[in-house]
Amino acid sequence: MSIDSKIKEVKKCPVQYVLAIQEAMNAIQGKWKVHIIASLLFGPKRFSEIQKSVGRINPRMLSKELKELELNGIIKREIQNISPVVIEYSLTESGCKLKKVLDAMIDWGIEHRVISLKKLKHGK
Amino acid sequence: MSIDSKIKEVKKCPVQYVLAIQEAMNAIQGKWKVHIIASLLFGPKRFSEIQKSVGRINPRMLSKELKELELNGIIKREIQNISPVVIEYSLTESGCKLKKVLDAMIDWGIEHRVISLKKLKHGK
DNA sequence: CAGCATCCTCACCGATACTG
DNA sequence: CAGTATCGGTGAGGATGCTG
Repeated sequence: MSIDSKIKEVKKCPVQYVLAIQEAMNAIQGKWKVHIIASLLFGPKRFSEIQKSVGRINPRMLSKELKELELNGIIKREIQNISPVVIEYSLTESGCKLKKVLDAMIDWGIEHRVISLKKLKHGK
Repeated sequence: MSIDSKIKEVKKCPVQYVLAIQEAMNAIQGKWKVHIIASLLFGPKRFSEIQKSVGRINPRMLSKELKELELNGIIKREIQNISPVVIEYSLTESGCKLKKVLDAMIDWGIEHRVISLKKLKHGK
């Protein structure tokens, strides 16, 4: 079965529907996952670079989140065999495709804020 | 400024980017929010109907999640003045628009699963 | 029917210090 | 640089029983 028809099928069944969503939720939930993914959308980075760009995350958390993202197939960890050794993190194919999800969330987030403000003004 | 240009602007700035995403994350995070929203996408429902359709959620949790969703402007709670009194929950305008986000997550979720399985087969 | 009150537990997360 | 080890707080969420 093609992916497209599979998608259509899932959208009809409430149970499958929620399961597929949770697959995506898993990928981005946790306090830092979105920050890390967003950071890597701007290009591959090393551990300390991510740490800087994310801000105020401690190494234990960063290490943990990176491991989970890697296990989930969102990012990949590569050891460059140049000297000195450099370890670089980057998004996988799946990881890159998450951008569509994040973009949909941004569109909604901004629209939602606008709608909420409008209702406040009108005293609703 | 129009919403569209506001969206374009936000997507350029990493900080704004993540903030807008978290606006959306807030709306759907929690163990039951997606279930509840998905349930209400099929039409307005009463407390006990939601409870049945979601399955195994206890009333305390359902009550709490519904309150949060209402406060966030995702659902509305309406008391029908017929006798006996009926209390009905339904999605707001913003709530309905969340469907786009959920659909994007489903698309990604299914594709991601397919990609992962392929890699397993090829022994990567 | 549509919730609220209470108690409890465990996973999430932070701070700090240490290592190859 | 790229992490690991240890300790400790807090809050999300479960179980159960009660109420207008």
